Amino acid sequence: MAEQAPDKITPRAEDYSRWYLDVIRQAGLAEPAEVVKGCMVIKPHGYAIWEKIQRALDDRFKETGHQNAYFPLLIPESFIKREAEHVEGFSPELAVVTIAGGQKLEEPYVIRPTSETIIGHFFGRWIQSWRDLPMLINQWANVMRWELRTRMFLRTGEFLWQEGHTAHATHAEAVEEVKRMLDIYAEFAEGHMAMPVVRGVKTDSEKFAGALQSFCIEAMMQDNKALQAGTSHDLGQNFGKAFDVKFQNKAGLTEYVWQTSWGVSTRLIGALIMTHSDDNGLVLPPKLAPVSVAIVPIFGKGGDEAAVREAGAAIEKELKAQGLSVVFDVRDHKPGFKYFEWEQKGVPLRLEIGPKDLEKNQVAAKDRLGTAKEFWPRANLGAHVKEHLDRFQTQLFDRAKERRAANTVKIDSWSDFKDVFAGDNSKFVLAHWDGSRETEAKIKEETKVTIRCIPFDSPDEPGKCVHSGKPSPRRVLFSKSY
RNA sequence: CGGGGCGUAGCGCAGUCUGGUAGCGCACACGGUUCGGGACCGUGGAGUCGGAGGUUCAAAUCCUCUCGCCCCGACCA
Repeated sequence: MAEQAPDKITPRAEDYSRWYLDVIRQAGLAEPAEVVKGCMVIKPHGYAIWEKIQRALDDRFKETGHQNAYFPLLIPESFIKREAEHVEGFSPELAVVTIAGGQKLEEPYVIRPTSETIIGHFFGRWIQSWRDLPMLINQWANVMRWELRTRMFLRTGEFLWQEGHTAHATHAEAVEEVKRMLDIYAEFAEGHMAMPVVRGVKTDSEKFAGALQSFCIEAMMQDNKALQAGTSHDLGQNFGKAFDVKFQNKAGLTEYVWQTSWGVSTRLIGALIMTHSDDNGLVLPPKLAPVSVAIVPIFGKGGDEAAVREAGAAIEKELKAQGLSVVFDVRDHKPGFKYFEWEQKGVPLRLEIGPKDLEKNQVAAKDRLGTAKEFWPRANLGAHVKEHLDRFQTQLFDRAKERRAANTVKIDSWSDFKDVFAGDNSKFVLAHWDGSRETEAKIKEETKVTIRCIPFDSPDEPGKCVHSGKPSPRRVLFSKSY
């Protein structure tokens, strides 16, 4: 293990995993719970990011007609077993409650790993007629999946998420919903997180346990590995049949409903870290930064401290009037200390106000990507800052998109394929696949590479499978993944 | 769950081999001087050495068990 100075961040090039953990620690996002296996404590700065994510997504869910509700944490074990693929997919990760109130339970409860089953049960009670459809429900909740190997934010025993659950009269309408919500996720990822994503459909072996098909957004992390950032499932009538969710159509005939589910989790915070942050710590897009501007006062000797305080407070007020979240950092520390701290926390923009600035009627400014300080006139500062942050948001997105483009390649031979993924290397590889589960499994076994998705924008292009040489109608997206 | 590494003050670590009254740096508190990229001096507080059991006159150190973290592997809707 490398020697590490206290409170410093391991450079990415030296040890990417360690860097990731260092960033989380130094930014105060979270820490391992230690006393609870595989779980973490989300600290205020990390939770504040989650709240921003929640707010933005929740607004979009409401705009598209969904309502929030809440279902029990505990699910009768028999519910999970009712859908064959579902139980097979989830049973290895279940935590089960067998004793409660000092009594052994007649039927154990599982702690929800996801809520399709219990919501299916209630949908069955709530839905009778086509007039009850579509049923558009979302739940913000915690779930538990007993994972063998955990990583903060990316995979923990317990995590926070939202799960949308909807029921529709027709398959076409359900599919439309699945796509609509995937688009919302994609727009959120790109517009708010400044993280470009590939939209696509999962292969059969990668889809949700119990779904007809799963759509996803896949993002590229800085080590060129893929991260599934959101999924949206077409559940068909599988859960409708398992939980007897039926309705009478307009013709008076009884049919099973067509259901969907879709979710994103606190994993998005991990995605945010691994998309933008650098060796100096967290980098956050302004739209999700709990603090978007930090104002650092300089109280030099010979300077008028009261005047600096007054000017800083005035700037704080002006920026807040622009709807920005601002901190005027008057703590008793040296300015340099504050610079480092706000950088590690990912604050997009830092302003400095000192005696020299008062004289010149200006502020010093440095954004989280910038290398040199700039000096901005004090007049119209609010509007200028806002404009700068908008540009910063765009810059982050462009930068991430360029990085992805530079690391996305088309590959047509198996030896090239293996070269790209040699060692711990990864890229986004667009290559032909013969469509068989067997070939997919062999590729994974030989290289640890999986098919992340069949991108929606993958054009028809007949070719030969990169592994088997059999015919393929189009390229699919391969990558190592988290 | 398999292989490896590691748990000693808030953080990072030394001390463990060879048992003998628990240390260092940073952080923290107070006072003063400071303040445009991690301030300095002085004083001070803080640890049941991850936990349980055992060996011993004596255990951070030796033995057994156990919990957790990190890395690799397996697994991952």
